[in-house]
Amino acid sequence: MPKLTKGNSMFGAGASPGIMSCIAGRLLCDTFLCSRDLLKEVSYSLTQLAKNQLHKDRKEIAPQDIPSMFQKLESLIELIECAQQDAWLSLELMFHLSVIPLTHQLTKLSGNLWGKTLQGARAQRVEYLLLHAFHEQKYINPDKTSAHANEAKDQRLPKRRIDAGSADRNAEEFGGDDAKLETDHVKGKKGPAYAGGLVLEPKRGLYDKYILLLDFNSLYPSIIQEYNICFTTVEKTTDGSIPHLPSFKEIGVLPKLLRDLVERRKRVKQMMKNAPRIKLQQHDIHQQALKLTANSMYGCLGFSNSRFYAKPLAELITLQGREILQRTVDLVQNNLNLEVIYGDTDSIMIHTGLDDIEKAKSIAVKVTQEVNKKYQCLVIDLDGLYKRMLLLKKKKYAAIKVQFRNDIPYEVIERKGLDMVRRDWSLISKEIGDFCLNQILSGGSCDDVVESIHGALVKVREEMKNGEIQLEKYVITKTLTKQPEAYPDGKNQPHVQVALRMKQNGSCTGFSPGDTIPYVICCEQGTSSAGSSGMAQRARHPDELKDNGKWIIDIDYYLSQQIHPVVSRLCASIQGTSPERLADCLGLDSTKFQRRPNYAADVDHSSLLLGSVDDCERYEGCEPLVISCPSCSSSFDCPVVVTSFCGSTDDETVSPAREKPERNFWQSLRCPRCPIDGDMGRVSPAMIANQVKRQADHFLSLYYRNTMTCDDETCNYTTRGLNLRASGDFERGSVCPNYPHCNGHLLKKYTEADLYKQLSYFCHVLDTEKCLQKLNMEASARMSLETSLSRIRPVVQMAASVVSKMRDRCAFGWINLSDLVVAV
DNA sequence: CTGGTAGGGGAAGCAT
DNA sequence: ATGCTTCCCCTAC
Repeated sequence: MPKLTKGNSMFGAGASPGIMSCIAGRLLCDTFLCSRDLLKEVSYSLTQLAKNQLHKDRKEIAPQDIPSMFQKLESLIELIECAQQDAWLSLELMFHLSVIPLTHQLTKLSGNLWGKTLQGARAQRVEYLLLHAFHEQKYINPDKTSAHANEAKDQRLPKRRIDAGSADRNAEEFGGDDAKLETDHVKGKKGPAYAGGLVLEPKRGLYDKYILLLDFNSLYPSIIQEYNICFTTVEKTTDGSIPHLPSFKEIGVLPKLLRDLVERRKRVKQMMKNAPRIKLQQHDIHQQALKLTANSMYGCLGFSNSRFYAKPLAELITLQGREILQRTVDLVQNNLNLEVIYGDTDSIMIHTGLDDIEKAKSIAVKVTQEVNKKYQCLVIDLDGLYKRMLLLKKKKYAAIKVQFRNDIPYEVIERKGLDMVRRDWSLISKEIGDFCLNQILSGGSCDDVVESIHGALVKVREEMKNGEIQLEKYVITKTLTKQPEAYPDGKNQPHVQVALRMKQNGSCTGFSPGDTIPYVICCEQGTSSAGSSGMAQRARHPDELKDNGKWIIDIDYYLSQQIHPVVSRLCASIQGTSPERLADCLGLDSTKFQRRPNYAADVDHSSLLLGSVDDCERYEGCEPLVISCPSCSSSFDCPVVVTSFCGSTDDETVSPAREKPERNFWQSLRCPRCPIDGDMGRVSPAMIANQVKRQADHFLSLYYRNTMTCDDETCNYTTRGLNLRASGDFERGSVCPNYPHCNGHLLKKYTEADLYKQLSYFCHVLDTEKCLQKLNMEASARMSLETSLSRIRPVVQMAASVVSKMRDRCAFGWINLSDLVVAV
């Protein structure tokens, strides 16, 4: 008799070989596994799936109640009906997900076993696809080697750095890599084997002008075709370095395969346009299958256990991907003068600064045309128009997306990576987060938004304290990735603790990798929020609370660890509130949330050090920013951006300067001394950035030269300091070495304050953002100024960021040094 | 045995 | 106490 135990549900079918042998010749469709593959849900229990996917209720029966249900006829019939309903629900789910037609298509494309496709073996599908393709071309296919052999092959070659960007790393890093590799091997865990996609540093903040989301259609398959990347075309390297792009003219097997898939998909999509309704879904599934197959090829090249494992090819593909994205960013910023605020692997987001959706669209058309000119296969496309967007971090943002149905626009909120899209946060923190996000994106005034968020926090705290929140809202869900017993530090993991205890006290038969465990964080009744033990020890299954009064929800944990961080992150770039203030609303000790000084962050040092004095006074003694013309090589003082666009605010004070032709520089972006027509005297963003950088470097070196001069005017003694900040006394000025002939003290000729002031002045000249916060003006004038500034922003962005980085780096260094002095 | 890498963020343990 | 590293989980692409 075969062993009919449940199989490892993390992989393969939910059935052991024993069960499989009992159903030999039949296909097994495990709707649990299919759902996990095809859907994104917090929980994959039949109850949840039935509710969310089929909109049907399922009656749950606890395992321990089943024996008693056999005792009475009515309850036995109820049990039978429930079992029957479960079977129907599973079947309905299968049809709902179109599992059979989809896996059928996938199998037909790849030529593998349907049963395997149903098990989700994606690597095997690609393997068979390639086996057939190469066999057809009379190639001898590679033998299947073990993962171990593949990894060993990797290790014989010198290991490359993960970041392929710069090769200038020291030997220590290589050693570190190897050590890491060793531990990975022992633990059976793999770190990344090669570098992947490029993620741009986001320009964080809340945007309320249209943002364009452009992305390359299936980037990696397109790269393979664009550059003819294949086993048959790419020259192998012997030193483990990334191979060069092939110059081979004849199309490789991989690119041809992909081209066929793409063309077939195009044909199917064409057929869909005038297909009868009954055929429509069939075509759609066919089309999906073609896309899925094309997209999964790259992954298998990088999969170390694949028969067609080819790390060099995978590396080459991702390298091209990074370069393509970077080239696109450069083109958009430097040639099209648009501001790129973020990008991830195959996409860029462009801040248009426009309120007009049609104009924004026309920019998108222009950009896509320019980018697409450069490639044969690669196509960039407009993927989204965002009316407003909150950009928090890499891979974390939300936006109001404008979509069209029959040319009628409607808005949907898109949320990526934020806490509320993750299953490992409690429903209550997701709800609060959603509320805050909606407020932030509502377009209401800053005051209103902040007020409503504060109000909501106060309210939810009240409700929690009064026990008005349902238990379900506190539930956090996490997935087991190993057997619960297999965790080395299981005692620190709440979901592991819960799983182990549930198995121990017999509430269930046990858990497997892949199971999702719900839990709530509790504290013992009576012991207040002390948090005496680790939080993993205080995790309980929700059912454990229902019939046991000993453990109650740890409200303080939820306020401080679930709600506060979520809201606090969302509000990071919202003015008028702060983590402390938010903590206050939640009744937490706000001193614990005080932002520790982080001088590298966006603190405005100029106002810290110099107070709020008028700009004229503040930058007194600073050298002007000089721009020299590329054509006539004359130079002129660069005017302050913001004053160029709001002449009305301080007309009188600057009226003499207004006569100067340079005043118009930012409007025209041309040398004021060159002829007005023609291409003479045009100044590009890169040129501005270079010139600013050079001048900033000049002041930096002036500072580092550390010239000391005697404060006695008659002495004129000048020397160079021995080192920077040698001592506190030296700092304040030591006695002139010319003593006793002179009674003066040595002073620094160019102090850090001077340098700081100078760099801040450059920042001020190029500033298009902070100035808006400081100005008090009426709405209409403000709007026109904002428009002007957002137009000029892409032009000065590069220069501004260069100089502000220099300034912040300096400030960072000084503060560290002065801390050191105090400590000694 | 059962595609990839990049990256954020929680929690604990460790060295300082 | 505090920064750093490690593990874990989940997500974006």
